[in-house]
Amino acid sequence: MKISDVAKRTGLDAKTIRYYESIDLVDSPPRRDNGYREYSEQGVQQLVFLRKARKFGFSINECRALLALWANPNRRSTEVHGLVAEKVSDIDAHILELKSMKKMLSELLVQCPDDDNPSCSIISKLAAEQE
Amino acid sequence: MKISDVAKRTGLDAKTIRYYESIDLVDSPPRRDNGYREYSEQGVQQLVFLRKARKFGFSINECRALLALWANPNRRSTEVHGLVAEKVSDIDAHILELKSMKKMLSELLVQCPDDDNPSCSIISKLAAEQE
DNA sequence: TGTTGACCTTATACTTACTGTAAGGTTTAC
DNA sequence: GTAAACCTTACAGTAAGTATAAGGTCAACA
Repeated sequence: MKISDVAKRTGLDAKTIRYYESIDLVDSPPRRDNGYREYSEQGVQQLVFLRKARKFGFSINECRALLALWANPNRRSTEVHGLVAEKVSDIDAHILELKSMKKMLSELLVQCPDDDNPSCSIISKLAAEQE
Repeated sequence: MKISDVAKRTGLDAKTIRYYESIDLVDSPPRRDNGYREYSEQGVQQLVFLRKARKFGFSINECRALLALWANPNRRSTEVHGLVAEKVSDIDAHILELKSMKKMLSELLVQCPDDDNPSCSIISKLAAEQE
């Protein structure tokens, strides 16, 4: 299987696949005589796994840990559970931060006349030093 | 005013301030005889503005636009309003994405035994190709 | 006077997770 | 036969800083 086929199957860009290989996130596939990468089912599965883990919001390093757990028959499910629970709490914190930003900006929006005049409370608020 | 004082007043790191200068986001302050940067009140105000805008979630380039509007006495408040409204909708989209990730991960969490056995539905789900 | 420590300066490299570009070799389709 | 669509590598760029190195300056204290 050539890299473009793997890209289609996994939803990853071919460049991303080469990148994952370059940082040793996945095993280097063997090469054909012409130098092209030849992917095994197993290589594809690693990339499928990665695609999903990335979509779930795990960083490359977290993916590295997840891949290691996946490959380890002696893993303890609690380790996986722990990683995921931590990610959920990271996401929660991130959501809270975004909500706070949104709230502040929305408050500014209703105060801005939204017309052709230069007077704008948003700009004033950004320029204000206090608070 | 020296850079460390400006850092204290604005809440920005001195390195960040130099960085903003290096990308021409703020005016280069004049130098003392010894080469140290000497900040005017006006220079400090630009940085106060930036600190706030960054905290509100605006990117460096968006900050560039906001600074230009701030400096422009002929600005129309609707332009500012537009920028902010767009940012709010960006934040909304981001929140939705994070909520979706959180939901998926939370569903996985309740299915994972969280014990010492290797069996883990989270890993299985990540490895599954379909869906 | 000497020296220690806390500043200041620049330049360069590192971070994250890719993406873009250049320059070239190979395969496929017409 | 040749043009398009692949494949390869290597290098540069992105966002927004942060870290490090190597060195100059300044204020306080013995």
